[in-house]
Amino acid sequence: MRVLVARCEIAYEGRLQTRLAPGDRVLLFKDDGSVAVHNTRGAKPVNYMGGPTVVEEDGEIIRVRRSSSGELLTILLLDVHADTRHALEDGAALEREGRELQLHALIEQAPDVIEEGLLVVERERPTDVGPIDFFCRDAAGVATLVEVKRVKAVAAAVEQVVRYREQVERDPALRPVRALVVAPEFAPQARALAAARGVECVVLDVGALRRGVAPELRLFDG
Amino acid sequence: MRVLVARCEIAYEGRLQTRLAPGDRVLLFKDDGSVAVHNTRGAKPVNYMGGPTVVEEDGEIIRVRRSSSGELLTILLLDVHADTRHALEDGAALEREGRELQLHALIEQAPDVIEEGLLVVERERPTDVGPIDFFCRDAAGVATLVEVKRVKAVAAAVEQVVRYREQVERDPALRPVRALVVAPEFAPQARALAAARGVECVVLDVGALRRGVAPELRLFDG
DNA sequence: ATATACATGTCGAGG
DNA sequence: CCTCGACGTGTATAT
Repeated sequence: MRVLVARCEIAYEGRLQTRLAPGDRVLLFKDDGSVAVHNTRGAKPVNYMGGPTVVEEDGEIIRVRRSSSGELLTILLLDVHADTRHALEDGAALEREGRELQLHALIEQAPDVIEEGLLVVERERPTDVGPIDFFCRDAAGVATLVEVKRVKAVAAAVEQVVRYREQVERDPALRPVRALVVAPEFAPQARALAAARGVECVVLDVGALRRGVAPELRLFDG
Repeated sequence: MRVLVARCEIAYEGRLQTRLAPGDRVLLFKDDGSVAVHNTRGAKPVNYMGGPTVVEEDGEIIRVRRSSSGELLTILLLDVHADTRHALEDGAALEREGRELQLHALIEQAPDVIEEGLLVVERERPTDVGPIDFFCRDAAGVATLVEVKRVKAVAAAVEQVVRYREQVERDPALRPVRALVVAPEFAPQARALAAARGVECVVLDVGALRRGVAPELRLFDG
């Protein structure tokens, strides 16, 4: 990895075009061809390009090309403060826990937190328009589709479950079909659309869910 | 800005939890409190935290806390390869061209690229279910809703414009109402849904659009 | 401050 | 390879 600290000016042409007027930045050139340009603020690079790339240095100009997409990052070096290379070894991958998949597992263990008497029949049930998170039967035996959002549900989530319902309703044997969106929070537009479409919104407190399941199933403590 | 090159082990706790086993990384500590951790691959940081933060160094352990959200990034330094600080000055902001907003501006200048005789009546017209990109009249005077996507249109875009149409159709004076999605590309599901809903798909070549407008409106040449 | 939609989104799974 | 939905999404904009 090359770590270049320099005053520079940058242009990007690709999916859009950007320009960055002269300023001091830290530029990382990775062995896989990726490039990241960090300015003095923010956690994310201000300019970047994913590998593989061809890096071409021509005096004070560095051109980074990604031939597959025709993107070009042009860096004009005005003043180099530091320029070092490091042989880095890192075989580790980032491990994530607490994602939607795990939330699904928790719900499957305790569907009652959504609604009393709810029974999970199938998980990730495939339809022509994509998979349904949960295909259930409610206490009265009515087919009930459940779409789960880990964060705030927006209108798109409601539309998603409506599409699923339309698909499922094509089978007369399954009708009527209820549709639920389960999320910790709902955007007002999501609520409005849900009301118009006959979709039910269920606010799910994840903390309550965690406490509701058996301790040995808890992946994290609260 | 502090640039630390080190073998380290990292844990993040916040909206979820992540762990990163030991490996060599480049860590950037910015003056605004932001932290970015780059591993050997990819353009984006593998771990990060936006400012403001409190950074606390305790021997070989660095803790980065964001009190507002209760997030914590813990870095265990195993071997420091380099540790430098740089006084950087950068007053520049990234200038972007080619965002959806600018695409709208271009369309407003030359609505004919969508359809001959189309007239833009209103832009960003608000409805209960969100704003319509363009409210138009076609050559025959029929109310025409236009939803623009800068990249490939998916089913959600079609559903969006269908919602708008439902809203607009509540006013009998405006009926009938056409609905268009304009994008450089359409996902098959988007086309299928559009056909089912009576929504028209218009493929828009951005290059043709640029050439269609007056040269002085072009910010970059092609 | 809240809500909404855009993003060079990026990323990974599944057909 | 393409299509799709999640993401520690982040970020800007309008209300």
